[in-house]
Amino acid sequence: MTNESIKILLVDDEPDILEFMEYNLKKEGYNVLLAKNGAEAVEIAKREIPQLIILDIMMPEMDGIEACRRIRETKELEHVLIAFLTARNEEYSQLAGFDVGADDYISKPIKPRILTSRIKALLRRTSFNQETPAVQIGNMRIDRDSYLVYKNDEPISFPRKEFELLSLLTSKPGRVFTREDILSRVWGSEIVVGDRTIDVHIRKIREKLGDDVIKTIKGIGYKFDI
Amino acid sequence: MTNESIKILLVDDEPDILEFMEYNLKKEGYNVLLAKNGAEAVEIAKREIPQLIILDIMMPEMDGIEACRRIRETKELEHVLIAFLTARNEEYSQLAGFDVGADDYISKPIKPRILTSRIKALLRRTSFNQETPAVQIGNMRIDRDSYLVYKNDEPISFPRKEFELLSLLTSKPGRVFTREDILSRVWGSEIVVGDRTIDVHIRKIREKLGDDVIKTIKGIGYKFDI
DNA sequence: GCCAATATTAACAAATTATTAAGACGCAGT
DNA sequence: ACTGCGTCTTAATAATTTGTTAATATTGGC
Repeated sequence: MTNESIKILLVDDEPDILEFMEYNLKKEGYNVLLAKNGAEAVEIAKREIPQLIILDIMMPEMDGIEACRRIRETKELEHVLIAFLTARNEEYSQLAGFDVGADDYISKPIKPRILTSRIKALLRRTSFNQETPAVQIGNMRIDRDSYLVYKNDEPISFPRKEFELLSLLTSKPGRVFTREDILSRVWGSEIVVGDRTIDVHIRKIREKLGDDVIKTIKGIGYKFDI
Repeated sequence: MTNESIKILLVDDEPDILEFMEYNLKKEGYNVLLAKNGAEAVEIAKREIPQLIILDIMMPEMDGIEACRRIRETKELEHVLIAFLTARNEEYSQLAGFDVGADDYISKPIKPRILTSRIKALLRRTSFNQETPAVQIGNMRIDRDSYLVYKNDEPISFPRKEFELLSLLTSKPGRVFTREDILSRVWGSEIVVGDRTIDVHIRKIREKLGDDVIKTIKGIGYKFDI
């Protein structure tokens, strides 16, 4: 079988990783395209319509999640396979990834054989119908598919960061997430924003859901609690 | 500070790089160990069992790959996190590094913020998902995940220092902690506060939980006892 | 009863978070 | 490319909580 006609778009800000994956996929005969950030990825994807896009989650400019959203918004790319690259054990990334319509995730460190077999399995797959179940907590429901939160069946829309922050906090109700947890999971380990940014997002969520859903543990962080 | 107990072993033959990383990690409160080649690294690692080892790939004597292999062969170090330092164009080093069991790589040039946030992300992988089980003592339960203490199922919130102090005392019920123990473990060895500060915190805890949970051993310290 | 150690209280200082508004940025539609 | 819109971030300031100290009272062992 020949893979020549199968286009795979690789997206990562680390040239080393890009090169490494490119090498291994070309060896398998795939038609490999490269992008070094989310914006470029979206652009190339629209032009080339690849079968599969492998996206690093953590990237400057536009991260993988956002890029994925943009890609999914494009009609021609609605059913393109998208796999995320994540660091080992970063379950939240996986979660967020699936939220925006990822089909699979591949965890770093990447090993050649695993990479190729994973890709083959993905390409073999015909239907993609894994709906992320909506999460129900108290009188609110968080629907990861539509990026909507319902409070008493009333839909409230959240911008991306707010949604991801709320999503993180509600992933383990009652548990305190430190500012560091929040920063690295919502913003990524390499993107550095000030601490006040978190406060502001918390405030916006509180404005929409009420002051009492998110509790402040001074000196530690925040937690979602019903 | 909580990072004090986290040992990080830095391995590089370039004294400048070593010093640079040491400076940045010490600033974060980590317990930093240094080695200038692979052989030394293996030796120190076996003795100190650090949580994380950052290895330069290119080194005289014994290179990073070989050192990594030796480290992984040691049972006690099997699950230690290992990150490689790579230069931009060492594209194959990744492959080799991951094959011998590396967890991540950090590419040069090293930027302080990226270094530290990367390290935090790495360390979180091992520590995040293991939930600290709540401790039950008598009619009270101490839940580190939610920063709450329950007395007869009734939640009582504690500010950080009080919580940490109570947490320390309850870590070994019945055992007496000297004022020195308390100071160094709750306040850290560098920050110096007066002895009365401890008394005040003890008092605040007693106000919330009742006078009898913490006993004073005059001239020695305090103990938690039901 | 004496004395050093601890308790207690309230006032002060430091640290952390809340709030608000303004600017930056990207995107969509024109 | 221009404009308008929504989102994200920051800066500045206010509000609040937490931590520390100092001063005074009390305790418990000798």
